[in-house]
Amino acid sequence: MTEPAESQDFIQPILTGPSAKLEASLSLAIHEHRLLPGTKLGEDELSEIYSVSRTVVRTALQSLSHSQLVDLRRNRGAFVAQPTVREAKEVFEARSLLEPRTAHSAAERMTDKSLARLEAHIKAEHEAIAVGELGKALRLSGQFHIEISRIADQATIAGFIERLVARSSLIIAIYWRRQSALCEEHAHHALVDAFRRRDGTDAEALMKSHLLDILTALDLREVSEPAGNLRDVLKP
Amino acid sequence: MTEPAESQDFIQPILTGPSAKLEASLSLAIHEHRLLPGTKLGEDELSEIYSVSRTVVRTALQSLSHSQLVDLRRNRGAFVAQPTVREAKEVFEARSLLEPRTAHSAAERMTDKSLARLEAHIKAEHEAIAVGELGKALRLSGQFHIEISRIADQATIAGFIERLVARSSLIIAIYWRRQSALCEEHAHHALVDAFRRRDGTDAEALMKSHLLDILTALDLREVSEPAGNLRDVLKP
DNA sequence: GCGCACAAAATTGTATACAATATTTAAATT
DNA sequence: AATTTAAATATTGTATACAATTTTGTGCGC
Repeated sequence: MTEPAESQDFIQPILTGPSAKLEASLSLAIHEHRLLPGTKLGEDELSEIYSVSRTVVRTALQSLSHSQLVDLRRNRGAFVAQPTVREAKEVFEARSLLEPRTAHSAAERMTDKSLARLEAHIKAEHEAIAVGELGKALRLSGQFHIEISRIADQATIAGFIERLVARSSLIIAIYWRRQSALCEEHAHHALVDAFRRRDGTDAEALMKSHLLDILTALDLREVSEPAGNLRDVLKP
Repeated sequence: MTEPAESQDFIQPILTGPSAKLEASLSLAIHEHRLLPGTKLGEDELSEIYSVSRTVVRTALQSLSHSQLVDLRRNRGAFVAQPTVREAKEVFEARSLLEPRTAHSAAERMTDKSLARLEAHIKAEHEAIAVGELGKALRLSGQFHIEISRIADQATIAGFIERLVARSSLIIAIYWRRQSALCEEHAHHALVDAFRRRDGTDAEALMKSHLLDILTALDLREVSEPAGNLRDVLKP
């Protein structure tokens, strides 16, 4: 199973070299929920696991911190971030503001090539689910959204959406309460149909309801404990 | 002349210690146009100027790179960023999308304390202009916008606005063509009046036209050369 | 058994040394 | 004199050593 080709990054990569590789590896693990919110990321430990010096680790962690995937706490170390309920609500509010209009733009700018890329995304997502790779499916699901923002070709807003999708991954790790896969299967198909028709108004409405659907699957009652903390409490 | 107190940062500071100080110092110099787009920021040079080790410089530069104030180019060094015309347009489009509605929210949430803070901002801005500190006035002008986003109390969007304002500072350094101060004096006053009345609709409309006013003062014809590059061309 | 003080160990923050790469200067060639 | 090549120098990337801070472990008194 190959993953769909991705269009060019709008957020210009800041790191290059080994620290960029480490950052990507950790980012992937976070997005696939292999590294859970609250997890401590010790410098020496990562240095040993990845056979790089602490310098490279520190650079990668700083970058992940800027992406808000990791919290750096001075003199205490780095931890996979744990968004609050308040922040979860804010993130989805911002997504609701940015993504529907971005979907509208994407529909207007859609090419056959971009459409094929989106379809490949959905295909890969379903395949991941079929073989039980739920983390991967989750990540691909988020990337589908990012791909749409790239098609819309407004780099500044696409950069924000990438950031929001990344943060959403953490939010979902903590607050997701539905048993089924992240994005309802039908929703991405319907979006691709609208894109095929170059129907911006339909795409916009579908994206809006899709995001609302995701939001309703999150348990954002103020009493909810982040899953990461709950694990800590219960461990022997 | 004291600067107005600022409300709490929504973008959680990632750096602490000497690297944070260096970052702040460089950021201030960039925002006040003392450091112009395209300027090379050599590690050893900064290390010497600020009496810190290269480690600290590198950390600060990486952080500035994440804030998009600085371009890090592998094996070549760090340079104050130079946004393109295309990016300038995107940034102002994003601001037009986010800031009017943020002004609306701010008006609804306005307190006397926040109002006083905004008024102090305007006062400080005028004082800076009066003594010829145009760079400082420019920075304060941008901070006025950031302060409004903070009052609106949506941290995720406020974080984006901070980023957009920072980027705008570079755009203005390159593309500004008006002789007068950045933000027309009347515009900030009118906004504060609307906030005093807690008139969200008015605030929203005023912010929208204010941003349009800024945009029209930028020379974003494709043939425009960034000012930084022009300097390089003309130097002996 | 619990709490406190202290020491030891672990971890993070920073400086410095070394390696890799780019830029500038000097020498050789045309 | 102009161009090419080689050498020297400067700068950036990374590893490692040292300093500072935090965490863990141990011993002692109550």
